[in-house]
Amino acid sequence: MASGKATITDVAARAGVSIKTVSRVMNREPNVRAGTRERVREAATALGYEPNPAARGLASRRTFSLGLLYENPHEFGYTQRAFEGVFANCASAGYTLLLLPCGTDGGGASAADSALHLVTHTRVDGVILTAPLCDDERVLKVLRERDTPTAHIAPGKTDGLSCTVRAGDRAAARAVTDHLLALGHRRIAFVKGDPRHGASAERFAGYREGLQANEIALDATLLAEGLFDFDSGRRAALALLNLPNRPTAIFAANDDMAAGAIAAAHALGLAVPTAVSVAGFDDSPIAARTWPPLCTARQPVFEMAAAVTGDLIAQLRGEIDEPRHRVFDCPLVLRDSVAAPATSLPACQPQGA
Amino acid sequence: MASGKATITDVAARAGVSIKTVSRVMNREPNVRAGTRERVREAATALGYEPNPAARGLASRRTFSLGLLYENPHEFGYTQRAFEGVFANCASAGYTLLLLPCGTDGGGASAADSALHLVTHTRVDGVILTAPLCDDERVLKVLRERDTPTAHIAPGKTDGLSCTVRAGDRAAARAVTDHLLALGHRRIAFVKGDPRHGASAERFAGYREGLQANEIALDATLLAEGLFDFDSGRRAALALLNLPNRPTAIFAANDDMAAGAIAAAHALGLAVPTAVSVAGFDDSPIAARTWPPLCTARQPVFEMAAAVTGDLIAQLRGEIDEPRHRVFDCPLVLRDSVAAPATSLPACQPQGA
DNA sequence: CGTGCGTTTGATAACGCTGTCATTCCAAGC
DNA sequence: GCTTGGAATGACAGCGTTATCAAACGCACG
Repeated sequence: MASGKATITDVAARAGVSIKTVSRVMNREPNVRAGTRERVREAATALGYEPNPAARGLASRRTFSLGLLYENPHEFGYTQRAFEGVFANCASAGYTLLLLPCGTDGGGASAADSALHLVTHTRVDGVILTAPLCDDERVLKVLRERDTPTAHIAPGKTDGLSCTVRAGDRAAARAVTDHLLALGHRRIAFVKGDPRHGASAERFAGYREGLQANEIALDATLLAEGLFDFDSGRRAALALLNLPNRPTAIFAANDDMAAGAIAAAHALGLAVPTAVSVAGFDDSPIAARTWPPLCTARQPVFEMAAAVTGDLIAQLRGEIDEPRHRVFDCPLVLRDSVAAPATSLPACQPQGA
Repeated sequence: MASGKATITDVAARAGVSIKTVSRVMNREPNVRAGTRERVREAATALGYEPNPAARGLASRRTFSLGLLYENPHEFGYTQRAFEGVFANCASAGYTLLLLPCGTDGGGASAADSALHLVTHTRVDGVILTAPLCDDERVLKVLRERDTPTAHIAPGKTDGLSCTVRAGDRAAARAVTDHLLALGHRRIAFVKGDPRHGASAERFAGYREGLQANEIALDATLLAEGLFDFDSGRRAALALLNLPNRPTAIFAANDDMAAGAIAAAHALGLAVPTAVSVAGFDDSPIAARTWPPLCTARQPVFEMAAAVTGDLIAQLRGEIDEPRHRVFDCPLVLRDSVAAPATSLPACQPQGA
């Protein structure tokens, strides 16, 4: 009815109780008689009452909002999927989500500076950090100094205080490698990810484990450095595919680089997967949009983000004492960018994987 | 030094002035002697003072935060680029950005419901609406009822009250069409966009104008419906390319659909651009990741979002009376997915465009 | 030296809620 | 009936800022 004008006093008057009781009802506190609760609810609804967040924040020294700190990401899709997951849980828990992009491209200010500036200005109850910010010591220091609880998405290590969530990168990378090996590939190149991300080392470790288990020596000429972005993947693949004895498969540490590898193969006139197989990691939106579509490992980013947000909120509410550390499986997604190498099977273009 | 503990009273004591004077300095109000201002500034810095947003919000009835309302978008990249643009201007103006995704996929709650719920709970000073929400009457009604100023990104129409920004969709679509025509294409198919977006009709109009100017009759069999997403583009292109007399070029109303069209061509064994040219719209991240890369019109989303955010803030500050309406040019981006049709020129694969 | 007026500053009351603590209520126990 | 203790409720003081309005100041002028 009335829109946003009613105060707690109005509701109290209409329900015939004190403002404190209204406050109790609105905050779902115990020790309110059912009948009273009902009357207050009705009065609040009738007046269209919504608690004023500023007043509530001032009095309670809480903001009921979380900040999502992220660095301008290389990979499109990942960050946005994380947004959605975080938001989904914020909304249902009555929290508000603040976006805090940490520009590293802008002039001068580092991620830590941005983080500090943003957190001091906005006074969020907690901050969710995405990789690689959750491994940035300066960012962590700033947040610790201000006693801001944090949750980490895909950290390299844990600080023992924060809830974390990460993918089972090593096992999944191992599974991708095993899949390539099972198809008969022996010369499998690997394009590493941004070394600032903890996931990069894990995925590389999974690749190495796979080779090792099959008693294939690690060939340093088949390793390339990448930064998780399309262009670094493209360049790395160009170099690898121009090798005298080129690999029959390229495993890139994420999908955007794998998409770059596919583009590189196309540019060199090498058909995928006939002449060279390409595998990625993440199952980000780009994975379904390349030609052929990318074989990859699916990282459930939405679910991961939602889970760790829930954990952070539980921590803020004091519902859990110890920080939770979750690990999500990344199932293999078979798509047409990977096939048996040409030498062991005649080239054909499977349809439907 | 001290971290986030100091209040305005502490600063006032240290500077030897009243809290009101400190408030004046912090808010850049006039009528403060230069010397006084300096002393206050020093005291604030020394104490590491940051105004408490909740207290400020309670007293001033403003929140210094904006909400960005968006629908879970089909096209990856667009929304995120808009985020960055909006945020860039929020940060520099001292505003905080709240993310308000409007789930349409979740059970039941419509975009308008989400919008209402979010705006009442968060009390933002203003809301930025992205297409197609800025043309949703129910969303607009909710916001008008609560006197929440809005800014619109890529609206179909204006309500006369809100600042708007849009791309010169019609002219740019015309330019893309003209480019295809100049290369010798005569059978140019068009994949329409989501009809809820105002831009869809404009882009289609640009296409029609181009044909008309070249006295080419509109061929209804060459028109397909799409929803701005990859898969609808792929399906539309499959149908078009299976036509008895198939088009020599496909112009999709956005890049994601164009990427789908390229995938469709690949699936049918038709080389791009040799057998069929494909053009998109937006220059979103996907455009540089397809093979061959997409010829498109560049929509400067970041700049558009930043501009309209600045306008909204100016309006909130009372610096402008009339809402501003901006239109941004979308320059043609020439890439290898478009070439002359096979019948007029021998097929060749240009490198570098 | 007094007057007047614009500039600078401060005292104090909101802003709308929560936290603390006192008070009232009510059912059970003697 | 009277006590007792926990559940239910309320009075009131903040929370840290801005807004209002009055006071003090300082300078030009008569």
